[in-house]
Amino acid sequence: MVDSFEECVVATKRAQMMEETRGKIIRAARKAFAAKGYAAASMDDLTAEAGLTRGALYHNFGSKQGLLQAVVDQIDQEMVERMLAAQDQAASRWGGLLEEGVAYIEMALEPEVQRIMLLDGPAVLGDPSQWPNQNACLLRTTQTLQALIDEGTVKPVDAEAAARLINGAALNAALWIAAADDPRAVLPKAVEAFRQLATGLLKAKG
Amino acid sequence: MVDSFEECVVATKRAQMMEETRGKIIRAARKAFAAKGYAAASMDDLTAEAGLTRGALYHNFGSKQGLLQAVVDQIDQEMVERMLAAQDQAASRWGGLLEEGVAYIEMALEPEVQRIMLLDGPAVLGDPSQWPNQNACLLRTTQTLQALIDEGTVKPVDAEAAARLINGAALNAALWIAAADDPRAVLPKAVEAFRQLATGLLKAKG
DNA sequence: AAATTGACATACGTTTTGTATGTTAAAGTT
DNA sequence: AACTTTAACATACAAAACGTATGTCAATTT
Repeated sequence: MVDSFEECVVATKRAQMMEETRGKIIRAARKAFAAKGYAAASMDDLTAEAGLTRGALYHNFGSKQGLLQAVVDQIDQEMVERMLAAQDQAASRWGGLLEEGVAYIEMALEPEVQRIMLLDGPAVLGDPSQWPNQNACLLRTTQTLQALIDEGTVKPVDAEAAARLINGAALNAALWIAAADDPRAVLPKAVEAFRQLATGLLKAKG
Repeated sequence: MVDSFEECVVATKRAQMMEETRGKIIRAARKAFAAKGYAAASMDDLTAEAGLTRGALYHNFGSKQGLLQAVVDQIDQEMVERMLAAQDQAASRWGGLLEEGVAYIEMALEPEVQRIMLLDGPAVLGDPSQWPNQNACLLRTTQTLQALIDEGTVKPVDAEAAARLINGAALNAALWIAAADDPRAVLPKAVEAFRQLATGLLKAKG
């Protein structure tokens, strides 16, 4: 039981230490997973680079898969934040939806997102739309779309279905860009096609 | 050198035997990969179920990854054939494009396609759009789209970009359906949203 | 101050991949 | 037709990596 301020301060010391080691391992894992891929990344090398051993890893994350889950959660959170920022920056609600998709496409230029989120993550952890944060992101898109349907801007389709299709189009565009010889060159083409495709959901021609 | 009919017949015997064993291994691999996933599938168990040993595997495919490539190629070819059949069945060129996408979505209801083609394949072999058959499929879609652009049916966007977005939308719809509690229930919703979304590429409202 | 908890390291066993070597049947050669 | 050679596949071996079981020491509790 904690019954004084000093004891409380001391009591948090171990938790802070643990968070520190968790952070170090996750940081090393992000680098290793992005560089070598999940399967080829050795837990021994991973923890060694963080100045630790596999003992710390299994104590904190339970398994290799548990570590990947933690890494995915962290990156996913960063992605959601960036997408929300992009959405808020747009003038209209419809524009927000588009900017969100464009932001998603742009993020896939980063190897970490590419390898961990788009390739290894789904294979090891299963369908991305089942991940907690991805669900939150998709839910927001779905709600935005539903609002657009209610206000009459968008055709009366199933909001979730449309959200997933939009997401998928953006995702594939992202994969294409990341695998392209000159990613910067194909990015504008993908963004333009994305904007055009999305208008299919609009009620009236823009 | 082969200089008689009989020698020729005999000469093909070994090749036939080899094709037979290749087929047996690939068949077992399709089952195992679909059921357990690529990483968890043991090559020992795999070949044992085919009545062989790992020796045959490494002789014929070189590596575990080589076997997956062979499996992916086979399934990919089957998928392309089904997509072409769907396309040919449509009345208009635009309708063919849509039916192609719908066929793609429907195929993802099968666990083999889901697990091997959509989850493990990309993680192990890299971006699917780089696979030989996927390229052929995507190329056809791109060409169809280009023709639609030339005839004035579709907006003048980058044909390849549009093809990849369409493909991606269909792919994500497929993943959604496969992971859904009741796949048969969400299938029509996904198909309808896909048709609506695709109209964004059309010049005039349908 | 003794005891206990827990964060992390060390050591071990199991599994799996890939390779190196062996074996046998088929094909070519003389 | 017998010998040699090739090659498809099996067997045996080595290395790597994951997960677990155990050990250790600092930090907290009593």
